[in-house]
Amino acid sequence: MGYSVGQVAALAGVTVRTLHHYDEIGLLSPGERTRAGYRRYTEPDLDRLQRILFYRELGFSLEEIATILDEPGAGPMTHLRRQHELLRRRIGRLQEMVAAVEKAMEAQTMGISLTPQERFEVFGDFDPDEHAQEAEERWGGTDAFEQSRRRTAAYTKEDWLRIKEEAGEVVRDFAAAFEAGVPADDVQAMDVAERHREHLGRWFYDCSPEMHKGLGDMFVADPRFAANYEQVAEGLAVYVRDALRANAERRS
Amino acid sequence: MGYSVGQVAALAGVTVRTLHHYDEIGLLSPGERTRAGYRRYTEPDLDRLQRILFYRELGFSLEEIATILDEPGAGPMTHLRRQHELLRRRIGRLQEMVAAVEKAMEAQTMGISLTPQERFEVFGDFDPDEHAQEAEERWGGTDAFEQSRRRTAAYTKEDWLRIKEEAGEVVRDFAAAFEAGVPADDVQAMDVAERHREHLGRWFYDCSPEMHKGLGDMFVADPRFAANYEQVAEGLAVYVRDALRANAERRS
DNA sequence: GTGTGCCCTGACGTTACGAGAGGGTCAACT
DNA sequence: AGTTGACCCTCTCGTAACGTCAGGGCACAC
Repeated sequence: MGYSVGQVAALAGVTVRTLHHYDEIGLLSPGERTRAGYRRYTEPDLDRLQRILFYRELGFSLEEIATILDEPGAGPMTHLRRQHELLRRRIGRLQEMVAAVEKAMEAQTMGISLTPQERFEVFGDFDPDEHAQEAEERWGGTDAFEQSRRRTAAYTKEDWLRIKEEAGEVVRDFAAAFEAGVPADDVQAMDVAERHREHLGRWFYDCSPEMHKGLGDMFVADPRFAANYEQVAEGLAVYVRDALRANAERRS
Repeated sequence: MGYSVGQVAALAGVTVRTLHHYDEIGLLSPGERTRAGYRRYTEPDLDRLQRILFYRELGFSLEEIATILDEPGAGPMTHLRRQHELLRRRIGRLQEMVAAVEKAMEAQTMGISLTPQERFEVFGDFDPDEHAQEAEERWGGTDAFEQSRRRTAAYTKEDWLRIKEEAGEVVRDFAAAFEAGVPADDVQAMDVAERHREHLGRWFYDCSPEMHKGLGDMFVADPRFAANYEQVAEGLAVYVRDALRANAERRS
């Protein structure tokens, strides 16, 4: 019936203090306690611990790990796929470093000295990632942006595909309602708006109705976002904005 | 003439604060300062910083990095070779993790659940390393042992070969002196003893003359060490001990 | 001569634990 | 029944490697 802290610690190769810590911060609280207050870890707890250690070894902070693990709708397979992808990336990174070292060794034996830039090439280039940069300019350093950055850091290619698909669905539904002549403040349009808000919450950051409304305004004001909708149907950007506004009002 | 903190920070992809910190703890102090007190980093400083970042990314503590970098008689090539080896090891480790994830994925799709041991197999096995374990029993947790453990952690196979060769030379010289009938307290024997002490200091830990004397006593008292010398020549263990003693007295 | 940007030195905050202190719990041995 | 030893608990303090201001110089442009 469950494992004690000591047993789990030995099993997982961590200290008891670490488990206490994870309990303290709510990252991993044992499923049960004995009447004497002893921690009892269950099988699912071990599962979670294994994932924690995995992401930890890849350099994620405990806070990041918490958001990753508590991500809604992520089954075991999601994590395994993500882990696989992260490992592949990390290995790629190390192989770059190997190449850099080999280059340096050659330079050394040839008596050439590298320029400062060459020396640090292999560092610093932690993917500025188009998407992240765009976002930074836009919401620069806000709380939502921070949250988004942290969560998306762990997304794999497959995650992004799913996200794109989900987002595409929302746009299609907006377009369908728009072309069917459904008013933007109709419950049908507002429901799509709400789904959009949930989509953001699920994948990027918690989006309050007010924030969502502001986002809608930006969809119209910023040509880069507007184009996204306008290319589907002329006038769709304004329609979406109005739907988001109506939905925000409904939900407040 | 030199780089400012800001320039170096941008170049290496670290913050200014990090450079200040490295200066504070003496890990990387800029070669010069302007009359106004501004830090000026020279080319060798950049070199050192690059190495620091390298070992840091591989998970070494700054203290460990300091000892690695200030290791006597380690040229650029030594570091490059070491880095190459460390990277290869780390990649191997990650590949093990990939294999573990793939195994888990298979188990998942087959509906099998792994045992707790299986789940944590990939962790915990951070090489108990025969050598280190022996040492731990012997000097359990002493300062010297800690120092030794930290330094040897970064040694590559090639380092170990060099160490063995050096150690072998010392033993051969002891044996030669012993068989030539040179007294253990002769300056010739004491010089070999001193070389042995330096060898320890270079590769493992700072060994005071007193510690060295204690070590000599152990060479005789402990059959496992004694055998090391006795198999070369009968009576050599005692001879070595006496030489270490004589040398310790000479040097204090 | 007065911004504007970069630099300085403290000093305090944070994360992820390590290392005890002081004290219960529990199965075993006597 | 008592005691011993191996666990467990909570609480507090310490540490490493910085992040994050605060308060104040320096240097060059306009």
